[in-house]
Amino acid sequence: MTTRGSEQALEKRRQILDAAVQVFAREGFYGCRVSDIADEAGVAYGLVYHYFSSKEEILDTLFLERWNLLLEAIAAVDEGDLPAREKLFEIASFIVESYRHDPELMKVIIVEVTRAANSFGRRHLEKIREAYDLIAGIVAKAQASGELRDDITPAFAAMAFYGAIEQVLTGWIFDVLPGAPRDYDEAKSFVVTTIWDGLAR
Amino acid sequence: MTTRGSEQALEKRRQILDAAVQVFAREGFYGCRVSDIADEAGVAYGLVYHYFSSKEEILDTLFLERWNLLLEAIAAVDEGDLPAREKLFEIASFIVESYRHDPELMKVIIVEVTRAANSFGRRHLEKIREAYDLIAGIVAKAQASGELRDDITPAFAAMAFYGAIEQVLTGWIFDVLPGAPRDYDEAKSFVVTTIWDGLAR
Amino acid sequence: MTTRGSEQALEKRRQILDAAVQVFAREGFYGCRVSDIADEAGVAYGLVYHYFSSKEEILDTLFLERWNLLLEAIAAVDEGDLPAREKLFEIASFIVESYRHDPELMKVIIVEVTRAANSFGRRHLEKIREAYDLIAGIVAKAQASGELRDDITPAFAAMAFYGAIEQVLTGWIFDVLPGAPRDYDEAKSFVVTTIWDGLAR
Amino acid sequence: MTTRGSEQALEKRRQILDAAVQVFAREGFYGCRVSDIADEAGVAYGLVYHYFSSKEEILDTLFLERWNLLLEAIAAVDEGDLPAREKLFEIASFIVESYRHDPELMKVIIVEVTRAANSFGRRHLEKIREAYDLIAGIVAKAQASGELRDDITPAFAAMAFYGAIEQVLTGWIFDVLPGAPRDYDEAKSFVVTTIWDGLAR
DNA sequence: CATGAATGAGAATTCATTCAT
DNA sequence: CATGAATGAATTCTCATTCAT
Repeated sequence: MTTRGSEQALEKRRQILDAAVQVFAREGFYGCRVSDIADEAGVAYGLVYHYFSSKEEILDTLFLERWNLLLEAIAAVDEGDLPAREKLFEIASFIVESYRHDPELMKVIIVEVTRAANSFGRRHLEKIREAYDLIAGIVAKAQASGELRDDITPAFAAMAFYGAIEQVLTGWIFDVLPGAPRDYDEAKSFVVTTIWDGLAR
Repeated sequence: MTTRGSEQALEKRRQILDAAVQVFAREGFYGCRVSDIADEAGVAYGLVYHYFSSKEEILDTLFLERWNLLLEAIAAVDEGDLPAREKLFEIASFIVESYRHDPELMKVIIVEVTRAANSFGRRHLEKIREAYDLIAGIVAKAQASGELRDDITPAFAAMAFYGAIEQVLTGWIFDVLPGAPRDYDEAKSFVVTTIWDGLAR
Repeated sequence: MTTRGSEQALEKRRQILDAAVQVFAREGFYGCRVSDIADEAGVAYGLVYHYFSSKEEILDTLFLERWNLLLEAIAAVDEGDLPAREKLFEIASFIVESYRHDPELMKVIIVEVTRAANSFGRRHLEKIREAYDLIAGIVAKAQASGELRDDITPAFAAMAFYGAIEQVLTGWIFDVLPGAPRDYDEAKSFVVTTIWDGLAR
Repeated sequence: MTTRGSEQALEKRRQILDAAVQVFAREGFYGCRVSDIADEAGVAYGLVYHYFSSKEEILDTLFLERWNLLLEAIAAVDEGDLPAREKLFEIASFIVESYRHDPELMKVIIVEVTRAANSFGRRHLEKIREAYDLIAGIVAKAQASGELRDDITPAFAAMAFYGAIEQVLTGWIFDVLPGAPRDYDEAKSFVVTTIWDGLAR
């Protein structure tokens, strides 16, 4: 019974989180009301406060859930034995697949957190930086092993790499880049090719 | 006398715009009040509404002023006779110098407009896209002339290029990348080198 | 329990409407603040907006509630079998009794709606006109049956009749006519006598 | 020179008053801004405050200018030797002609002053009442001379008479009564006939 | 006289959050 | 757990009025 109740409770919590993704994606964090989230979730809005202490905590939760997966994925890749180029491909792939799997969520994370220097971005800066650092670490090791040129600092290289991917996602979000499924796969190679091999003939 | 009055009036308008940059950069568009802008500018509250019809119009004005300069700069570069690699360098240079010259303004533009898919980004989408398109045009011509490989679409290449720069700026904004003056110059080459030549040895 | 809660909720709504009558009557629609209504009703400021979307909607509600009663009353009289003179008396009676029963409300309706050509009057024109038309219909039928002279158009006659009553109410509102209870009853006959029989000996 | 300047000054003052009539008629006293009046008059809005100490004073001026004419007209009629019926006709005629001559002004006077119990109506109550009293005086004398029945108090009769006319004007203002020129003339007789002779056959 | 920039008090409205049921 | 009525602080925007030029 307790388990059952608890399961149901978790379902509602999940419903609210999922609804929040839709609403944040559609109206933005500042452009929506808590009651919009409750409406979207089909629950009374007092219930939102039963599960979360504030509107902000909902976004924090969404961000952390997803970003921790990203960090785990990058860490796993990092610890593997692949050549550096393929490591970067795996990371690009994970991010693109995250978008393919739940574009609204990635939109929220990029728009409301990752680039929001004055609010959530500032709050989660350490978490965000962890991702940059892991990527920079991969670059540094590849430079040490001679796979990559070493006249570009790992930190810059990591920013260029991550920025290129995030911008492609932004292109999809804003609908200025075609976002058909095969473009998702193409995008992975494109980004890695561009950064790794360069555009020059 | 009329001229004098008019000049003074424009000065106040400029004061308000400049103050808004500081306040938006410090507190974010949604995190600040119109009275903060008036206080920062040292003018009465109502004067803000004498010159601008809303808080939003202030940000719109700031964005358009700067973004039009960017578009003009890119267009000028595009029309010049430089090799494509140097054209991209000039563009990267313009953006980095914009940041060096007025980091708060660029922070506001990137954080509040360029990536704000739900509010100002949506509103200024066409303007933003113009920049992407101009860059994509440069890439396309370089592909046609054989300077660049042509297995990556110009649109993707443009996004990767622009995204890499914007992310470097984001790194400076968040203080996760060192932002000493010499890094600004380094950054220009780093980005172009990375995208053009690639990271591979 | 649900019923109880719902009943109580409606009570509060009614409290707010009743308070609004007092406040509008005392200070005028434009002369009062929403907080005056909340204070008068003894509820929190925000609750007013829980039940009504704006200050205007409160007045709209008050007007429509009462005016619909008037329309029903006139229609009922119209459908009855009384002689036309008595029909007009019943209508005059209903309006005067409405004033006797709730002078503040009638004051608000006349001052803020019925004669407010630029705001609520314009908005509720169709509703207001329905009353005029019903009265004109009664006049037209009396003319057809020979009870009334037919050299005055029903529309004019209806306006004269309604205007005479409204002006008497205005006299009470402004305190330029005595408003003791027996005057209320006198007024009914006076108006009908004046319009029906004329002042001439 | 002084005279010339003074004449020009009066012209501007008149321009502002005339503009105010248009604007008050169109948007209502509370619905317009002082700058709307200045725009309509084609003057800078500081000038409005050169000639009038406040927005309210403009309406007061408009009302008093016109209402004093009405009082003079009624007084003149009252002092004349016409039979009472014709005196009332002259008064109705004056009011209707006032509307014919400047419907916007009469609209403003009725809507914003005569029925505005909480603002201008209250302020000008004595002036307004003077008109009622003059009319009541005419009725009283006609009752004393046997021209009119005396079972209706002069005050009530005056209200019915004035109310009937004002309501006809309201019908024109709201466009619920036909307002073609010949209707204006008809209206004068209709009102007097209705009140004097009654509607009954 | 004329202008319109400058002022700032005032009011409507919003909405996150609480809490009684 | 669930509901949604109730609260009230926070903020935007308006606009009458002043005043330097």
